[in-house]
Amino acid sequence: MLTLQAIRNNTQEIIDRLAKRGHDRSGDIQEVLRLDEQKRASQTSLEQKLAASNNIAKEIGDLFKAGKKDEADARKEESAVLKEQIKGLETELAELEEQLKQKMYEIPNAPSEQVKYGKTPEENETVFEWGTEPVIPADAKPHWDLTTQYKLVDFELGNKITGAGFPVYTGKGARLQRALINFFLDEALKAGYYEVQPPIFVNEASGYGTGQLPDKEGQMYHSTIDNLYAIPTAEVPITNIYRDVILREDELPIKNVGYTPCFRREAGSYGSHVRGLNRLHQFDKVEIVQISKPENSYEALEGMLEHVKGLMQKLGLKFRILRLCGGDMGFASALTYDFEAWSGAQQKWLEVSSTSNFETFQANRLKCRYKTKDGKNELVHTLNGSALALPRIVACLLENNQDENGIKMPECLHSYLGFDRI
RNA sequence: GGAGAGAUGACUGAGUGGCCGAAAGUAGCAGUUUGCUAAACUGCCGUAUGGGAAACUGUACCGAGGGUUCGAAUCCCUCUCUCUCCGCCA
Repeated sequence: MLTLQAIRNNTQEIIDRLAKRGHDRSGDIQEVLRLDEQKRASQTSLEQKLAASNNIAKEIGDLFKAGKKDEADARKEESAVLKEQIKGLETELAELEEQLKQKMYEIPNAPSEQVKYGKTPEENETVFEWGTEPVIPADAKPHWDLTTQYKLVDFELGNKITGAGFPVYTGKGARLQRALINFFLDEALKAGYYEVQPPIFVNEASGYGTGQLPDKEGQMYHSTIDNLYAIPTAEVPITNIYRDVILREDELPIKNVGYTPCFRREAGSYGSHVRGLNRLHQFDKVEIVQISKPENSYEALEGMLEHVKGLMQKLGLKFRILRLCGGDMGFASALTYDFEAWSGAQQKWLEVSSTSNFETFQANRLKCRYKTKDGKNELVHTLNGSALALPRIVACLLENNQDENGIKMPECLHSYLGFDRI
């Protein structure tokens, strides 16, 4: 969530930045300021009563020791009166704090300066393009036909075992999954990332920490018996490593990479655009996460973009990078770049990576700070990006590399696959 | 799953009703000194939040939440987690 400090000190700037998302949030911000002011007033009077009460308790203690029981008993009555008032003020303060917190949770991150106003994906800005239109046969097939033809993915079997959106990868299809995961992890290690393998279920506190809760409650699989959530992305467990942590300055930047399966309910989506591997309930992804000093976070974001670019280029996939407009950005993000790979047979762009800087939005919820040279605790900036998500990469690799003899596999995967064509 | 023990600051660990926001040690930071790859000594060294220009000061926090009491790290209740033993098991 946004920091109260920012809302208080840079009110108009925050309102202007939030407006880029396509909604006027000035009412919410004014409400926050009003609640904050009330809260502080309430807190001040409560603390004055508490201080008085503490003093009386001390004096009573002293009187007892001095053997002045009568005087002590008299002062107890004073204390009782204060106690009543304290109870009332405590309730009032707790209510105000709760209201303030709820309001704060509802407000999305303020987009950074580079983000343009916009409401729909059509208003996203293409900032980079690479690659050429793949040369494929006139009768080129979409990947859902190729996966059947070469027995790479069995959607029907997944339906039987679990349900729609939970495919079974088979034979060379399964091998391709493993090859991509290893390739992505190795590339990240080369780029200086540290590998972690986190849990794929997280508790409620972690869901709040990275902003999935309460915003996206319905999008996650929820094991109610244990109150655990299946992760929608490795961002959640990997970033939550740093929840309630005060880092030393020399530990930054932290660069972690992890592979996990990801689970998304995607409630309400259906139709042809979710066909095949285009949209799944369970999929594999390698995620990169960085924890950075505020002044370096945009540089870190650039580094992450370069890393993902390199992956796409090695895979030989035509792609473009979009800078998302305010309205298309996720709740917690300050700036997001999406990578889209070109699917030759479907003749459309498929999102394969989303790389974002959250500035202090997640850090504020996570309470992840670092100690500066002069001993002050400051919130860090958090960033993450897919590097990369598998299913649509597989879709594009299959579709774009098909020829009359099968499907060519890119050079970079040969050693991982143990074969060079399907 | 059963039985028992426990949860205190970055770490180890003392503290069973007021003298405790908390001993001591370690680590860290600053300095002094001796010299050699380290040691000794001195000082500083939790977090959040309110007020204040600041110095400073109020409040809360000893796993979480509630209760008893004039007063709780300390007593009571609930929950969570950890450890040990047993059971089960990849």
